[in-house]
Amino acid sequence: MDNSKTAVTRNRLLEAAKEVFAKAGVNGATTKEIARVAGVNEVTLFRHFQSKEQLLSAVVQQFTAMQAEALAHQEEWTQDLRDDLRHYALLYNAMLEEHEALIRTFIGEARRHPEAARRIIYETTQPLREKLITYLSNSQKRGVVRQGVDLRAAVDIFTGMLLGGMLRRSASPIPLGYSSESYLETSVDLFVSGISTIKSRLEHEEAQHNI
Amino acid sequence: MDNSKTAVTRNRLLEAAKEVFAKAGVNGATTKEIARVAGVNEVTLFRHFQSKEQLLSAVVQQFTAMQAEALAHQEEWTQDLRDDLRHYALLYNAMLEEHEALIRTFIGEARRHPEAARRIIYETTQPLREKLITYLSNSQKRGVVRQGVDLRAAVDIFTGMLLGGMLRRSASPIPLGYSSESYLETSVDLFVSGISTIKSRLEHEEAQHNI
DNA sequence: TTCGTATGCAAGTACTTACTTGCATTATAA
DNA sequence: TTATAATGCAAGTAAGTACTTGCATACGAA
Repeated sequence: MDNSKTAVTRNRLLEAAKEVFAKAGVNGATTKEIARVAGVNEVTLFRHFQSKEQLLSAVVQQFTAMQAEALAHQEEWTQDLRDDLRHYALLYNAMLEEHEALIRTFIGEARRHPEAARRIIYETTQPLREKLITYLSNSQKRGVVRQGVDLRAAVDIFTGMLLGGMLRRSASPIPLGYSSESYLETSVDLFVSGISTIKSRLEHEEAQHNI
Repeated sequence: MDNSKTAVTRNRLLEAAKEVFAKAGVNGATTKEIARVAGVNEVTLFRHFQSKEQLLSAVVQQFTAMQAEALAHQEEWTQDLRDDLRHYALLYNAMLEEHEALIRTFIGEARRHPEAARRIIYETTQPLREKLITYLSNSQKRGVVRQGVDLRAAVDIFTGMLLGGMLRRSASPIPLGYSSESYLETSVDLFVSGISTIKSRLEHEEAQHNI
């Protein structure tokens, strides 16, 4: 009973809230509109969530759980640094673009809802983040990644590039002078070249030359 | 007459609006609060700006003008790629941190106010951006920056790293595993190493070794 | 001094918002 | 069938919101 009826309504409300918060922002979102999108009466919303604020934190909870789940299944490393990071970049960028509007809302609301911001930044990306750090650390031991680089910072720099690119791209319909693909490819290229040992950079350029 | 009296009040209103928009977001900001912060009557606000929306666009206008001005005076290139980019990074990062709250507001509002977003992204950074592209292009001719890199994308990637870092840092009071300084230094290091020719990377490492 | 302009103040308008109450209806489980 | 729980519906409350109007006051320029 807790399943079918109640849970369905609750999930519809959560989905609708996510959508309306993304479109209108936290302040701009109204419980009336959320209920309308969910296809339920506004009163029902308040029977499920005691306030708009609590609805927001439920949305955050569900979103972080979903994203952590979605990003957790990244296990296949080819041990080719460039390929692996490109794969990671594509995955991460797709996630950013899919949830662009909601991410914007949360960035804007971060100071007013620091706990929500913390959860979104950490709980969603932490597992994958740790894996990447371990991966780079191993690459360091293999002599592919150079010494003396703060790997924790490096990983966040990598994702920061992608986030920054998404924010610029989607903010305005103005030509940036490069394509979205070029931004991604250049991000991977610069990062890999920058973090590699000279030896492995030389090997890469040689391989490129032989093609 | 257009100067002293009216202009002073207008500027106080613009400053107050900037502050309140930054703190409360566009939707959360009330004309009553803006007037209070400015120290004028709410009616006076509407005598200067016909609507809250127009006040917002005036704030955007003033902000872009100020920032473009502040960032325009970057002329001294030492021709050492690393030093120059570090200098640029510090300048840009200081600007990001100073206006963190307002930047968050605008990022969150970008879809609802695309024209404002466009102006902030473009008009504030365009001049410096072009200068950096020219600079990197010259470095390319000098053999310091390698060929085959999309320089326009590269410049935005560089600023994207810094923006991403600021957004992560200030969103939450949680330890990231590295310091703000390390993030900046690693950003510069990775970018410079990544965009340099192998030759100039070798020279740099040699110089480091001799210290 | 006089005149025009900028501002303050009190009140009001029309609308929206989060949230509540009471009761009727439906569906489900025992 | 009957009791229980979830939902819909109509209405309402209390507070806030952007924005307006009318009038009084102060101040600077001519």
